[in-house]
Amino acid sequence: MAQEKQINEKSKKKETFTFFEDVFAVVRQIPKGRVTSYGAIAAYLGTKLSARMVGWAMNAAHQQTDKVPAHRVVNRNGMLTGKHHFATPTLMEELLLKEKIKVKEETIIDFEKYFWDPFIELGM
DNA sequence: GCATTGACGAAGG
DNA sequence: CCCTTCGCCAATG
Repeated sequence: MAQEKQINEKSKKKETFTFFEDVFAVVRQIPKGRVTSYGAIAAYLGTKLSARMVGWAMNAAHQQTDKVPAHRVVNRNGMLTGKHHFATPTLMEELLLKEKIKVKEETIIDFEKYFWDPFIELGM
């Protein structure tokens, strides 16, 4: 048959770009004074096993014109592992402090209290 | 084209 | 309780 125009040839290609956009969209919805984790975002996007990609997306967020509050995204331990990627190593800490979030030893105090769960907040 | 890395996370020793 | 290993997937060398 001439129907051998298989669509599964290479139909998946720009999915990564969508993934990045998705991450940005979620992060931008984080309200002030709240934080979330890479894993939470990844889980919300359905790729909880790929939390690393969320971090990678954040890296690309720097070149985004829109401001992405990456300082509100930390690892599941509440640790500011990404502070070294900001303009200055203290920027992330100060931004959080401005939102009344206390940081000690590169870790957010009462992380669970400030935790912003996309599953709950975004209506899921 | 293969090996290494990376802003994570869970599991195992 | 601390450290190591593995999985995940994409980018980079």
